[in-house]
Amino acid sequence: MRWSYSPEDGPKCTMEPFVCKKKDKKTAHSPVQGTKHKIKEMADRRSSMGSSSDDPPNSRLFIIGPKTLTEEDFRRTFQEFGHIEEIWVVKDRNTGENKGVTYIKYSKTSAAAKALETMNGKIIGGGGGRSIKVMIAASREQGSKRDLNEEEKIQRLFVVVPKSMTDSELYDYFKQFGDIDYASIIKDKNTRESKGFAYVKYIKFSHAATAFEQCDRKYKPVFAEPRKSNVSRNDDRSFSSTSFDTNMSKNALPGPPEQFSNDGYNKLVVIASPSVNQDQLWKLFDIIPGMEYCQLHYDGDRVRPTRAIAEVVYANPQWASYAKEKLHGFEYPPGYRLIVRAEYDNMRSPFGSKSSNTEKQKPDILQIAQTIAQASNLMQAAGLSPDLLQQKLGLLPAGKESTNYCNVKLPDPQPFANIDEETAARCFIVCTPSALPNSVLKDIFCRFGNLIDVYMLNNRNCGYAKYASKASADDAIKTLHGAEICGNRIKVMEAEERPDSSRKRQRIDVESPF
DNA sequence: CGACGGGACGC
DNA sequence: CGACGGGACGC
Repeated sequence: MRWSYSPEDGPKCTMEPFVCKKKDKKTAHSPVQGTKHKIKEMADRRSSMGSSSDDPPNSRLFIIGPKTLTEEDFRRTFQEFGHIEEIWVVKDRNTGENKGVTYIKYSKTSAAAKALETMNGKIIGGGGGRSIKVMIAASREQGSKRDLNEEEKIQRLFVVVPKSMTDSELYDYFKQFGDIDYASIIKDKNTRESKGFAYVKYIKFSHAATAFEQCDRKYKPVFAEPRKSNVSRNDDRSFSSTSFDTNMSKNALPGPPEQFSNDGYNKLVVIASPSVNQDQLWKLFDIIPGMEYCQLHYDGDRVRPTRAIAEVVYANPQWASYAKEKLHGFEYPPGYRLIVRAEYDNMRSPFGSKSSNTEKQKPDILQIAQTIAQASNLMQAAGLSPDLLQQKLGLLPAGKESTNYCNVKLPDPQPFANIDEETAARCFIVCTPSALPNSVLKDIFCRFGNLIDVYMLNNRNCGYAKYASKASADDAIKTLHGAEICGNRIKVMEAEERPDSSRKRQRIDVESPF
């Protein structure tokens, strides 16, 4: 079963008028100016494929019905759902006999959707009392063969989302268009970071169609291709504690390790619920870059261990410190907080010899047994809801802000801007020697409030942070410019305006003074 | 000095 | 049961 966000709070619809950029389909008209009357051209809009093409997608219906039905029968009953480009009642080429098959091409997908949902199975005048069957027409290339999971094709959208967007934010935005089955952001299997794409599946085709047409164009919606495997047998195969991903892309790591400083540590000791296994802990700590090693053993009885203890080693002290800050106290599994402390390989704790074993309460057996029982269910949820984790990673309690992965004092984490707010200001970011992962960028740049999105350009050490408030962007620049984060120096400046194609060609004076 | 992203779902 | 024609760029 795929994880999907389920809502817990009431509806908060913020319907914003969005800037409607024109679709850049291949049917684009040449920008001829001077046409005063472009009234009826919309009705005539035809690409070279004619109106039988599937543009926009899923806007053509395929109808099976009584052979007695005429084009007018269909027009009468189908025109109320939206503008019809063409009705074609298929007739035998030779005999001229009605074959009982009709295509209706709408201008809009949503019209086809409403027509389908309303008219499928209905009896219409002239049909002699027998009902019609209404489907979405397959493409001409595809012919008459139909997919097994056809509904996925018309209920599910594939969208581009900001890297900072979470599943719940995605859900909250897209629920304004209708009832959502699930809203799910695609994430890197190892790092759990958003890949910047998502699936949104609706209960009804018409709701998917509305979202497809009316959502902010920045989401670049398309109807998703159905998944390849039609048989989705969902065994919950238990995690194997020995199956590690050996192909983890360490090349995505930010930069070479800093010079190891003697008063740092790069090893952590983690105490966790005995229901945690090594694979799970590995994946959790591998969210923070630079993890090199994670070895877990159990304390106490082999059959009924009292706790799990792990050593986790990072490539450099900065990441180890970051991991400690972010994961100490984190509930994993829910109901059981991780204890993460530094292990000084070479003696010398900056805090002195603070053997604080006393305050780390050893939970009693009974408590643990209960925890295990609950955790077995919750664990999977925790493992499958990385966004929750990501949120927590960015939003740990303000009390623990020693932030020794960062050399400047940072404000507390702030909530992100609403996803549909306009960008008011952008920062240009340069990281040297190398880029920071997105989870860190989010954590750092959200602290000035009103952050819309932050990302690095592909395979480069520079990127942008978008804010919904100029003041927030200015604050970020003031605080972060020149700071060192996890061993990387960052520069944060006001971004220059993007070379915008919509802008009128700038006339640059190239005239030579000579 | 560096400058404008990104497209497919664990099996 | 039930899957693909006809038209072909102006007042």
